[in-house]
Amino acid sequence: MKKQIEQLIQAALKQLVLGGVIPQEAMPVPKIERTKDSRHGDFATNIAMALARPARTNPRELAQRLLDALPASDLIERCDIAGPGFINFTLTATAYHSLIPAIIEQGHGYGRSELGKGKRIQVEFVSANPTGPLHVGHGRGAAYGSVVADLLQAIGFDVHREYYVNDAGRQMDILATSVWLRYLELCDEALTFPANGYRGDYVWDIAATLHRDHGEAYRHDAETVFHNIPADEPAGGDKEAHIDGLIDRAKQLLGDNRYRFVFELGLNTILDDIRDDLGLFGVNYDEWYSERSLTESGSVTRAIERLRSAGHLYDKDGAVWFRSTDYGDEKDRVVIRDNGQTTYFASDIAYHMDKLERGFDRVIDVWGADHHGYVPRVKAALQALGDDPSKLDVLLVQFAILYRSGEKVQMSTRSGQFVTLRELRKEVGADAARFFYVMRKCEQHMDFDLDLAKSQSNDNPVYYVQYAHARICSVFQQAAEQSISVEDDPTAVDYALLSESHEQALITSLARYPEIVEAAALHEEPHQLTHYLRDLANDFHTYYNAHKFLIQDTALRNARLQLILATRQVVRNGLNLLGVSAPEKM
RNA sequence: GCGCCCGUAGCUCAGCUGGAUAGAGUACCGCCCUCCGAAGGCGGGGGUCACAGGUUCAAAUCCUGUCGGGCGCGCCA
Repeated sequence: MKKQIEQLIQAALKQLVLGGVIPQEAMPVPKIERTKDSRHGDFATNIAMALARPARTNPRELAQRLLDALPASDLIERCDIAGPGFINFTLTATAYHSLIPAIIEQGHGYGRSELGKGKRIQVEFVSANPTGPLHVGHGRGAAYGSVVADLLQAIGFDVHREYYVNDAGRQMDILATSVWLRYLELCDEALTFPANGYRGDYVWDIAATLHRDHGEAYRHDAETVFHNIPADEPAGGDKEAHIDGLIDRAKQLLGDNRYRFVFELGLNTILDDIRDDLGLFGVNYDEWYSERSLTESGSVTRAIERLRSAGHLYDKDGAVWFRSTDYGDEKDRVVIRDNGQTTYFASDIAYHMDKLERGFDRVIDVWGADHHGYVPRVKAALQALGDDPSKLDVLLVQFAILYRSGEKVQMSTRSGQFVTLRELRKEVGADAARFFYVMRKCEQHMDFDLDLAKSQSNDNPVYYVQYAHARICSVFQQAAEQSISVEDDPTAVDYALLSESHEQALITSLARYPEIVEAAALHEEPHQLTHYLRDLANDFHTYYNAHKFLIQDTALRNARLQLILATRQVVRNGLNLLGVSAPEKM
């Protein structure tokens, strides 16, 4: 609808350019928007004001010339010039009425488009270290990333959803060692668990699996394990040196194969849990991409060699550095440590190089905002490799600050004191949690009130929207029970009967839906959709209270029933894009 | 100290990316089921858009500075 108006204005502008009224080079893309106030018609454009200066005329005069050049259309009831030079368009009633059968016929497809023209976009999100279960902090990235992906797909992009699995590196070694130490405790070895180890219950669970399946095959006595290990922090030592010593000891005592086994057991158990958890949260991936595979395939080495041959690397203090400051980073970064191991950053360079080599037109990374300092160096690396860094967009999601009983909840994976995503999902349900998470734009800090979310109260707007859907279903249920006939051909209905202001407001909202989906997708702002659905539900509930649908007048009844049928379709489509269910009963 | 994000009603947030009289939810107050689901509707009060300059026909929105809050500045991942 908006598109059609845009085309009309474009045609009029062309006329004026040909007539020499507007200089060719001043031609902007006409911007048209919905009016806030219905007294200003349905759509308005500021084009005359924007062009008044280059056209050396005043805005209202230019607006008039534009209207004179506007092609005739049966969409438009009338056009007015208002205020400093706005042009307001009022659409005809039939333009709106024809929308109702169109929505019903398009069904699931209403709101979808081919705007993306099949371009390939990769969306990588969550990618939490597999060192423990997902917590509520990850939930926001999960909900946000998956809805952004779904939105982009809805407007015609070919979307690839990916989870980057950090299955290499020191954190994973700490996990493996933590599991082993807990296992030794299950074997009745007396030991002091390291301050820097992972202390969550899930570590005990994995250790218990090892103990159950393999008895004491992995047992070594505690004295041997801790012999000559640097002191831990509580004992006045360094907790990092302590845990590193224990990792080395584990590898040495267990040997490569058995150490590997414990490591894999921990990794796979947790990864299965994460995959399961996300699936139940309505988040699914096309690919789980292993960091380790980058090393094993030689990609990391290849990326480093490419940087080296392009002259972006240098040696200092026994390490190899990437001169990222050449591309705006605040300091240079190590890619190979003095112990010969590549850094996490080196893997990430290889990973992003690999993403672009896979042929994506655009790559989106959804990161926690605490990683924002990392963005310049990744972009720098892409630039140094000769890739186009503008193909990469990093969307930073601010943390959700949790509140319980009015107080902030402190979270730490190490201490094991956190609220898991699973726990949240079980208590409030995936629907409410997802809707709640995407209600705010990603750069906004979010207060997540656990008591409120868990309370199943009406404060949560998801119920309000779902209720609108259930209510409409209920109307048709009533019609069936009372044997009231419902016209099943949406084109055989006289929509001109829908003359109430509530009806017009509702139809206008339905017409906005495709514009909302497009804007939400292009700006990566799912919250636009949640706000829209709230407004739409409000329009419906207001209508419901003001007028009755199951009435004697057959013609009016059928028109109203088709209208709420179209409304149900749009509510359903919108909730579907958010990954939220549209229940018929609640 | 430097960098990124944020500052709008008591609270939680929108504000269509520069437009017309700044809006919702919640909380508070008052109404509305003999009626398709009251998980609903209607009405009311509540604002120095943190502050100060600047840009222009037009600024909550863009620029600069100040103040306040969050986060980040490892040869961790």
